[in-house]
Amino acid sequence: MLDDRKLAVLRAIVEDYVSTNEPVGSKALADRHNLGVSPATIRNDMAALEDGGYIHQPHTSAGRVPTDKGYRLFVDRLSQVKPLSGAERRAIETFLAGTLDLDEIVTRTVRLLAQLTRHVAVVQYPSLTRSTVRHVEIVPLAETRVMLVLITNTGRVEQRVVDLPEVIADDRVSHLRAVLNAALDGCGLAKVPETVAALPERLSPEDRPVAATILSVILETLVERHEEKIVFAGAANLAAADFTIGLRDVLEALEEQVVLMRLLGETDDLSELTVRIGSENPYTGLRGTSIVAAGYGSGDKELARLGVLGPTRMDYPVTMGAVRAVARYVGQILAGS
Amino acid sequence: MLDDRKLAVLRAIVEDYVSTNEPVGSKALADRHNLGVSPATIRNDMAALEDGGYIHQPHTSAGRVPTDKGYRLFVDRLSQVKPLSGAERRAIETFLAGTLDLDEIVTRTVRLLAQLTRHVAVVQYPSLTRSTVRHVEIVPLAETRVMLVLITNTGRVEQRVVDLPEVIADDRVSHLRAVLNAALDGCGLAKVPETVAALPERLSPEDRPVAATILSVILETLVERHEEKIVFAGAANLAAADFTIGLRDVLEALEEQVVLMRLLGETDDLSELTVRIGSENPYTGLRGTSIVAAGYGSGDKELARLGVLGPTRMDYPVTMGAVRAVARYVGQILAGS
DNA sequence: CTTGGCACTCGGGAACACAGAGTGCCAGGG
DNA sequence: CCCTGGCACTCTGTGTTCCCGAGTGCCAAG
Repeated sequence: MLDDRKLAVLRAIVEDYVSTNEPVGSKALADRHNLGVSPATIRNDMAALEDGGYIHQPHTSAGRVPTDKGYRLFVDRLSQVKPLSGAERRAIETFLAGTLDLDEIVTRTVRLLAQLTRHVAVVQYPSLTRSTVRHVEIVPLAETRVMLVLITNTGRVEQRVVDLPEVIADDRVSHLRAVLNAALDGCGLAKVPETVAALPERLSPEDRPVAATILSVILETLVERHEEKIVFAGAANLAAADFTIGLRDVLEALEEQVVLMRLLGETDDLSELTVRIGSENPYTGLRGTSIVAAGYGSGDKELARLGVLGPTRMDYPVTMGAVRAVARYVGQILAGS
Repeated sequence: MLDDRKLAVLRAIVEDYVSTNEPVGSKALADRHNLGVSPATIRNDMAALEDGGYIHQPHTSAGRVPTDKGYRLFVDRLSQVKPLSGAERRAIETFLAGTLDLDEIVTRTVRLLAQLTRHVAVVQYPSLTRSTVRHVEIVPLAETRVMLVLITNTGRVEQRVVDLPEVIADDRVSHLRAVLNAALDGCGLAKVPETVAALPERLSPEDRPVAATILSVILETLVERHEEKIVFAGAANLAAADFTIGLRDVLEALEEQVVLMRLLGETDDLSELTVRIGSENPYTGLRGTSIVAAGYGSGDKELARLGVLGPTRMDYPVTMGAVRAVARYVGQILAGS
């Protein structure tokens, strides 16, 4: 049903529409692309593409605009991820160069990605799943209150204030700290739950209530809260795109952590590029936007995801190239630190 | 030159314009406010106000709109900060209730403020100036690299990765940690520089190069970097206001830490409400927006600032009330933890 | 000093016409 | 069988004109 030429026409429509932001007609296509056929022929092909639901005309006598389905076909079969230019690669390297802590890496990454793609960038903090515990610190703040600081080998620092069920003396805090560090130092996060479960036995009975409180917070912090944090940047790019409609919805979605999480989404094929186009994505306020996301990680396994959000009529090959490249570089940085 | 009635007219114009968002004419004023005079009289007053530069008419035959100068007069002399309703107070309390670490307090505060005012909220992290050092932790990451974690009594945790000039053994790290904690524990941040300066004498010569590196990072982190962090929320509220023009500029400004800093601004009279109206504010992209800011702190001294940014035609009394209330509550929370 | 009256101005919406882009269809040609 | 040129048709967007109404400034009278 869709022969090669029809596909070429679709590709041309997408490319022209992305660059001009105006419905594209048969004559313009014949002029700008070397399709080797006349406008009339192109019109026939366009009619077929419209029957298939790949393109759509806003009004009877206007050019055609790709539909979400059309973009999907384009992304899946008609385009190739475009590698970054040398200048862009160098920009990434210098931008992320230097010794950085995790916060800084994430902050810089999200800005870099926004700047590179001219869309809104979204970066999820690396999951702790593959990390190991580097250090546990307990700092007394008041009689029944301590601050718990957890440091992982990826440089992430988690802090929590903990209210204790009873007064605890400083030397008992020290003891607890020593026991915790002995047990958890170097422990993979995946193994934390079982390690923690075995701990109370090694403590004196009087320490157990306090220890139980602290341990439950450790578990909660490391295992449950570990994927919540997400940042974004480049909201100004939304205003630049002629996004008059729905801009409010988009901004609202961006401020909802939960929505952001679902946007980046979980994929089966890890570390591969995911593209969600318009209505494909799970949040109603975000029709009209597409998400290009990728997993990144320091080793073979994906730690977290990052991506960008922009209008459906974005330049997919370029955007995908930028997202993939940034994901890889960040992975390298994380692996190296 | 401006008698009481003229001021009343100006007040009425501001109030009407803020609520309707349309230029307000003499007849509407006479109808909606009990000024006790006829439209013709009001017209005369309006002419005087326009001569004074307090109001302005978009075109010859439209109503009047307050100028920045008019808003300024309104804020300074014609309005009173409006206290929050009971429901709003309760909302603040429940929103900020519970034991929270600093990150959480700031995050919740900025969201609360955005929700309460329906503007963009901006919160600066508490300055460390008045804090004391609670704990210093040094964690080896690699042969010539350690992570430095600084914990203050306000619950703030600062982390930095430090590259060392030479390899350092674990026991020397432990020793350094002990010395640092002995010297700095409980030390007010203001005194950190002199304390740090005296330290090298108490170390063996071989430790000094490494110690010097670490100490310089401590200084930099605590003293220089301590006020950089700022967060904002509620950008979606910008889209709601009919901000078609300049929205991009505003969003860009919001993502510039430096601009945000200057927006909140330093005031002479601490902890008092600051209002910057339209062209009064230091950033060109933000004409058309006003900033209402206040200092907040846990004691008598201001730790940092927070505020909101919205269109010049915002409801100043209500907004000022909300900002002041939130600033006070956050101060209480910080004092209590 | 205030008030009612009055002529004047100007922006914005409705009605209208028109040019241009783009289409679908059809008959002829390779 | 597919491609092509021609042609009539259908729209949208734009520019023009026109008119209404809100609002003003000024003036003379109370």
